[in-house]
Amino acid sequence: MPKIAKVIVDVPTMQTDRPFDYLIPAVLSDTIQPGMRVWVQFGKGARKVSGMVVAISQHADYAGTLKPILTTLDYAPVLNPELLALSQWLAQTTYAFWITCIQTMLPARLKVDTDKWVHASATASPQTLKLLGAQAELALAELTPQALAPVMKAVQQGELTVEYRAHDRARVKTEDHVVPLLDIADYDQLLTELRKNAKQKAHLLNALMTWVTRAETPAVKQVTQTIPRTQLTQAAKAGWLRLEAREVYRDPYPQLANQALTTALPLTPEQAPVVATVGAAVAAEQAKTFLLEGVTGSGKTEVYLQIIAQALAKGRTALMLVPEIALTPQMVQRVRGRFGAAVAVMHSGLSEGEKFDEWRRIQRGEAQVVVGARSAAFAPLRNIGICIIDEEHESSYKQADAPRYHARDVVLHRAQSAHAPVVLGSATPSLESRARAEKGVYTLLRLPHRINQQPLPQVHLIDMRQAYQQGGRDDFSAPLLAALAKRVSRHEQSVLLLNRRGYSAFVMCRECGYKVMCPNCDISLTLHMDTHSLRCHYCGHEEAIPQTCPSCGSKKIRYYGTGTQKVEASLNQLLPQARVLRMDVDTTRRKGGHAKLLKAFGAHQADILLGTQMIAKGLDFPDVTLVGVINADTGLGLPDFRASERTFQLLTQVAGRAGRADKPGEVLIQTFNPEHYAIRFAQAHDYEGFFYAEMAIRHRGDYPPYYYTLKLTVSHQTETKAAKAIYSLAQQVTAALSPDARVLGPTPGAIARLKNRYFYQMVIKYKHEPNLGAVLTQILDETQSSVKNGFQVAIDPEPQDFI
DNA sequence: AGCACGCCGACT
DNA sequence: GTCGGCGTGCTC
Repeated sequence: MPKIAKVIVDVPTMQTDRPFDYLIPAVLSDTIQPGMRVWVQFGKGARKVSGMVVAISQHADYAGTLKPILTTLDYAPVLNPELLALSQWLAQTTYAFWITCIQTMLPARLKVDTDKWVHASATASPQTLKLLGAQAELALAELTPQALAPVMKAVQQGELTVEYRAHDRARVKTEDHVVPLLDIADYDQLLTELRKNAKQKAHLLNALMTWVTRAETPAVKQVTQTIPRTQLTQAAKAGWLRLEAREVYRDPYPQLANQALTTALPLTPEQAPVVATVGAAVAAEQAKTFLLEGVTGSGKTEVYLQIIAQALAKGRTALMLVPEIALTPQMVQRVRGRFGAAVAVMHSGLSEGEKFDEWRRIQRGEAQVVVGARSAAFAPLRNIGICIIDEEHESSYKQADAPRYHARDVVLHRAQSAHAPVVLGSATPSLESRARAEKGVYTLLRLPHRINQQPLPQVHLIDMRQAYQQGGRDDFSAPLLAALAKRVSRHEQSVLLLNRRGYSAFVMCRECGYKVMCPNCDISLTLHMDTHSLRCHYCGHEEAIPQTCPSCGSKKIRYYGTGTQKVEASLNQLLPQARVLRMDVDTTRRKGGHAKLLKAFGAHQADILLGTQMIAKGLDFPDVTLVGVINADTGLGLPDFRASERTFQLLTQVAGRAGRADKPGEVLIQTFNPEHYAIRFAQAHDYEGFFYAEMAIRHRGDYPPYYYTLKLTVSHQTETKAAKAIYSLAQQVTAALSPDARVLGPTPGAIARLKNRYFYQMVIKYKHEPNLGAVLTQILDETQSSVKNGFQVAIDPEPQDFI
């Protein structure tokens, strides 16, 4: 008979990052299960916290007296055994607290808020009672610091009692339904008894009779179109009917409800064997990983849908991850169009309530297909039969803050335990995945041609070192301008990619060289013309544009570099007849702004779509015949070993946007490095060529995929403290490493100061380090006490950026 | 995290 | 002599 619950409490610190034993009271002994949230007393005093039951056991590991579990916060587990195990694995592999991992996996609405209340004790003096005013109790969070002091004093003297309360935000949305209570004969009788002019009552009675015959219980929302709500309330009082609140799901895509389902498209000779191969693994329940390398327009999505259909046909479920930015309504429509109500969608654009409801639909087995961004990797699907990760190379699959997980690794881990195959799809796979395919760890599948045998667009490089002599203006070379003008006159559309938002990169004084910097970060401010202000892209600091140099007082303060706003302005000047739509973080900040802009462009409300990276991903407009890249090189200058890979991926992706329908496309890339291999291979649409060239470089530099990487960062308000700490940590780590490991740094972070904190970091490159995990855990343990002294230590396995 | 215990300065 | 400052250490 189980008695002891092992609980992970919601206190995210190193010292409490382990299960605590609690007694299960007799009343709960039948209901309590691992995966349920509970409410327990923790520590001295009245403190109560929420926690997660991770196991139930007969034996206590703790010799002292155990406290009982006070209540459960769930009727059923919110984490099934598979996800509970996953949460532990996640904590171990990302060096994050177990409770943090658990909360990451659950919808935000299931995070328990605790608040503290005080009420009077029996001994409370009249002065103390005055503190409470007319209320019987006070919420401490609502008190000002001045009001708090006397309250706390009264608490210490025992005149007020503190009470901790759990505040569950998991609200279920309900809709009222009409439930007829009588039978037809009764309603008929009532009808005859009505006064002649009681038209509305008569109407209601007739309606009730219809509902009884059809055994319907219609929603009040529907009924009130013809019957006023007051009639219903009166009828309920009279006992004619009952109003019943029924649980409903918040549907994030109401416009997609009840649409007709699409059927599978015929497969091309290239697609068919891919579907067959993966389908065989689905049928055999093999946890194999496939890397699907398919050029843009090769019909990867149709392949995914048909593979998912095979898993569903076997009674299993499917998980499909898509980068956040590609999760457009069109994309959702495509999947819901095929699988209808079986599809649940999870991404950051949904409201908390919508996320909670989609999560519950999955949890209850009502949705068998999940489409979502990074966090959908934790969808509570059972019996997973297939996992798909589209655009698997996307860095947005890696979470930047704790737990620093990579959705691809999470999915691979889950698929392993579910005996489900995984398809990693991309036109430009990450080097890591492609290298695994080379070694035979993954099975490589290829879709080298576009469907309908359309050719890939011609890509021309424009050498910007010569552009000025040849009549270029501002940021535009003559050929690019001419090509744009031609498209405008032909009523065809163009896409222009620029890798920096804002108006210009920085503001500098021509007299003394003074640059306007962010007061909180070591980075120059970016000019934004729309708001006439300077902004920091890291901390959000905003200030007015100076008229004179703050340093020397000169009026020769000028803008340098290029941003989307500036290009938009010069475009308006150079091609006044062209309608330009700008798309960057600034114009898409509002919810749905992204989709709105894309819709406007799709509806030909503009000739040119000008934007940052976000325009490169997953948009598909048949009338775009020209893609221009204004500055292909911005990424190449970065001191990051993935700079070439990123540039290649971005250029290949954006080039794939040109000419997808019957019109041939053209791509013009402006660059200062026309001989750079990343740009050359992108021009030739040659992923395989790029892969082998880049692998040689990675091999020479001992970089991934030949080595694993891990970044250790220390930050502090005082620069010398941060520096000293990282050097001592470096010593500690190096001592535990084998001679095969390489340590880069310690160095100051590329942005040495961010939000008024100084960052120092080191990167460890390694192949096999059995001691690394232990030494890192030890470091976290030791540095925990220094957190109070203002230190922050972060461990990032396989970081996405090194600067 | 948060709470209590514990050991040193300015007050009744 | 005590009230209270916040350093230290523990929480089933």
